[in-house]
Amino acid sequence: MFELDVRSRKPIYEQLVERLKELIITEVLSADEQLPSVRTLAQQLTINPNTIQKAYRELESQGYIYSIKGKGSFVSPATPNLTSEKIEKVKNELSKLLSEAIYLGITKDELIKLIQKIEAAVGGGVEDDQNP
Amino acid sequence: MFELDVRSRKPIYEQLVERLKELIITEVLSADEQLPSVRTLAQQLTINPNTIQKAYRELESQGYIYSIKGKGSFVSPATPNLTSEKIEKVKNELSKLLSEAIYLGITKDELIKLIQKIEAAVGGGVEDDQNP
DNA sequence: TTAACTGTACTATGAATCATAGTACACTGC
DNA sequence: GCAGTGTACTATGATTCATAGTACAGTTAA
Repeated sequence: MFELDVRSRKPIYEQLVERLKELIITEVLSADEQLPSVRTLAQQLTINPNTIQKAYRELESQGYIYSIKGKGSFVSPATPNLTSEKIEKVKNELSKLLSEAIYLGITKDELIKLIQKIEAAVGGGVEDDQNP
Repeated sequence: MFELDVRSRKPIYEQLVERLKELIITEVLSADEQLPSVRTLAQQLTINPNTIQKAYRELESQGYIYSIKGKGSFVSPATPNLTSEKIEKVKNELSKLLSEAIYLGITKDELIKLIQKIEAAVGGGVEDDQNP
C-alpha cells in the first residue's frame, strides 16, 4: 500500500503525505476511516514513529485528516477548509506544470483527456451516485 | 526579474531553476539568447556563484539551456531531448495535482479554461501561425 | 600575447533539515 | 489498571544547502 524510497532526495514524511493524500482523494480511504496508528504504521514500514507523526501532523494541518488523542487518526469527511488560499496555491503550481507540459509537446487535447480521465476516477469529490 | 526567497524551505537553486524555466517556456528569454554569467548573476542576486552554477547545471541536464566554456550559457533553441521519460514524469505529477485540484472543488470547466489560457500564452512551443 | 571575461571543478565550513532513538505525558476504552 | 492511542520533548548522526576560496580551461578583444 505504501511504497517508500528511503534513498530518494524526497523526505520520507513527504512521500507519506503524498501517498496518503492520493488514497484519500481517490476514496480508497473513506471518510472517518481510521488510519493505522503512528506506532503500528512505523513498525509496518520499518521507519521511525516520529516520521509518521510528522506526516500525520502535516496532513492534519492541511485538513485531510483529524486526530484525537487516545483514539486515533481519521480521514476528514469533507473538503479541506483552507480553500481559498490553498486553491490559489494549487492553481499556481498547476499553471507552471501545464506550461511545462505544453512546452514538452503535450497537446491541449491530451491534457483535456487527462482531466476527464481523472475526473471520472475521482468523481469530483461530491457526487450523488446517480450515475453508477 | 528574479524574486528569490532565501528563507523559503525551497532551496535557492531550485527557485532559480523554476524561474528560468518559466522565462524560457514563456519565451521571455528567446532561443540562443545569452544568460547572465554565473558570476554576474550571483553578484546581482547577492548569492554565491556556486549556487548559480548548480541551477545552470540542472537546467542544462534538463535540456533547457546549453553552456559553452569560455563563452557563456544560452537558451536551448528546441524542445528538450529527454522527451519520453520526462513527459511521463510530468504527466505523473500533473495527474496528482489535477486530482488534488478537483478534490479541492476546482471544476473540470475551470481546468479546461486554465489550459486554454496557458496554451494561448505559451503558444504550444511549435506553431504554424495559421490560426492567429 | 595579455587581460578580462566565460564555464567548470574542486575543497572546506557552518547552518539547517531529516531520520533516528529514547523518554515522557495525557487521553480513551476495556 | 492496562494497553492502546496521540503528542511533545531532547539528543545524535547523516545529509543537504549555501557559502568562501582556489584553481584551471576556453573565448574574446585589445
